Amino acid sequence: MRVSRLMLVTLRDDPAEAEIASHKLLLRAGYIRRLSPGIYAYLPLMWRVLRKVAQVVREEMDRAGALETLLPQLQPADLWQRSGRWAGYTAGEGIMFHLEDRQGREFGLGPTHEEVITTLAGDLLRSYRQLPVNLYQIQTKFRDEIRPRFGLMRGREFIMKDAYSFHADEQSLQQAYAEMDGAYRRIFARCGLRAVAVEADSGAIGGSASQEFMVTAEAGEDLILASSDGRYAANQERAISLPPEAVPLAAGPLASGAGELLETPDQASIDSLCRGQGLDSTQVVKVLLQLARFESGLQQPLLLVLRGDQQLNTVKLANGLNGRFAERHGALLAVEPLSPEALERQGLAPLPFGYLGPQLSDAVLAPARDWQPHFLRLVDHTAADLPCFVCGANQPGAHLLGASWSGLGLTPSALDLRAAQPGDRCLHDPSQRLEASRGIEVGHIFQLGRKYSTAMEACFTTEAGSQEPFWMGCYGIGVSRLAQAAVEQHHDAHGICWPLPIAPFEVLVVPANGADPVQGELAEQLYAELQHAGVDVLLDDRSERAGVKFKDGDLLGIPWRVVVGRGAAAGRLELVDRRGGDPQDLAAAELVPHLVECIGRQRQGLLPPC
RNA sequence: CGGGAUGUGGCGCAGCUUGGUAGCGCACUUCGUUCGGGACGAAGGGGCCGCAGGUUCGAAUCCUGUCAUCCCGACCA
Repeated sequence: MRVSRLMLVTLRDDPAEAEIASHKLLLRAGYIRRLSPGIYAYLPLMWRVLRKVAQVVREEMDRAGALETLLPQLQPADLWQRSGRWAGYTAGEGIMFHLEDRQGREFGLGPTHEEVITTLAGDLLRSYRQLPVNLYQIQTKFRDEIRPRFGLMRGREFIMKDAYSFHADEQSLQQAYAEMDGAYRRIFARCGLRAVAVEADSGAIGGSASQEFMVTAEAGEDLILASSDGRYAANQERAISLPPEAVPLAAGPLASGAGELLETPDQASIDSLCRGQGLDSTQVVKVLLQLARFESGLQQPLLLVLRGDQQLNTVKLANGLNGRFAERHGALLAVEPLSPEALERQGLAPLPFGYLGPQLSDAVLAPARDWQPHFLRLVDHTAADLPCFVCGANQPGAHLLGASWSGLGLTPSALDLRAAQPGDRCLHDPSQRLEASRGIEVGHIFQLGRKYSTAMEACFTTEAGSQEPFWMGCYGIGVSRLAQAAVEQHHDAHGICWPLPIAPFEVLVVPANGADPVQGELAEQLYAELQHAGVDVLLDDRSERAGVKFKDGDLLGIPWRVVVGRGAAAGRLELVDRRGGDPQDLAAAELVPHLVECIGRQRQGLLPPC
């Protein structure tokens, strides 16, 4: 390809819409253009990158025995109703774009394809003899994100590889899951990305085990907690750890654990309470009131209890709620703090926020119009394990000192609600501490189990002749996100430095002075030779000054640059590695064999040599 | 959804306080000089100043409304 024919438009200034380096560079170098928030056109250069990423993905999926397919993006609502996800994905914080056709039938634009694929599998896979099967596709997904950002990182329309496997038993599923884990590691290595696998929450998709693949980068939206011995790494949403030891309460239990009233005016926060009373935050129990709304219309007030130094992990909370209510009340639509205004709308008396204790009576909810008239009380282990503590007295300006669970007449059943923090001790080895880093989630693999096959009644006949739902796995890679993550991980002050396997072109040939016929002819000759040698080569044939072509070349990030300049008359040229290092001076005849050898090696990405 | 900011040619911005129907840099077109790290000179094209009302003799500028985009937040009372 010639630059003069490439529709290349580069920008000198950073567009105001971009915040992170990769987003700015993709816009400036003419790879993408925004049409609407979270919706981007992939310009010809970007499309070449995306096709290369897709090809690596395709080769590794095929190698693992998966079958490529292409499923509809427009999906009928009743499929999603059958799996129970329609309401959760369209109402509330739902992320599915949906629409009606002229007959009034409802459709969603596919954010994912479990429903479609499970239906097909149920139709086509009748016997255990046909299993296992792993189907994948590479296509555009649609998600109405609350807040699209960072270019292709969190778009509303994006390219994804999604795969779904079907098995006769759990062991076969686990085997496929392990194979996908291996395939994913090869994919990211082949794309030249440093990626780490971390334990993850299964989120809205559901299922049991799941693992995310994170490209490490400062701009990442996810917080990774990992031990330095490399034996534990998890998304913070999922991470577990040992909490710091609590400082024993010097006063001990008072009034048989009912606690003594402590005057604490203007000490409505844990911070001010501890400062004012000389307490440690591990000696205090804090209470959060929230409201959970479910698909069935159930509005359940929550009374959450954590130790004062701990933070609520909303993902763990949502999982706990789904576990208790999903069966009878459908999907969890939202969890939000109970506001004074909301209390008023329900006709309830104001509550002393900042002075609440776990002994708060259900009686305060009795007059509620729409809410359940009792709290669901959830207590984190850190709070439940305290033998005695300080808590709110449920009246303004007062706390209870020396309270205990039995003394308050409570018998909490504890669960894990706390967010693990950097610096926490690890469960597998308490001498290890969790360290934080940031990552961009580029892949996620799940063992779904039989959730969808049961819901969609997708069954096969077993060897014994009975009907059973499939065991399923699903495996995603954000293709367009991966491409941008590569830029985030591989750039410098001058522009992009693509890993060669996914670069739009492998070599850029630049005649320094286009007006010099000797340089022009040699450049053309090398361009033709490299093409014949099977190299993806771009020739900068524009009548620009050398400086302009070099600047644009750096911005575009093509791994190798061949400069045909003053030495052309003597048959010499320069070979420059975009990632840095001194230019090599070569004879024209040496170039093609030399480059073909280098590029051949680099096409393996970061894969270890066999 | 809450908070903040911004909407002026393709991109980045000034002008708005103190109303008098638009300007700078980059990009684009033509000519000349230049030619190994975003050249210089000359000439040129392109904007109903987000949109809708209002105030005024007159609005990019003041007022009201509305839309859009970006950033922060949407767990800790």
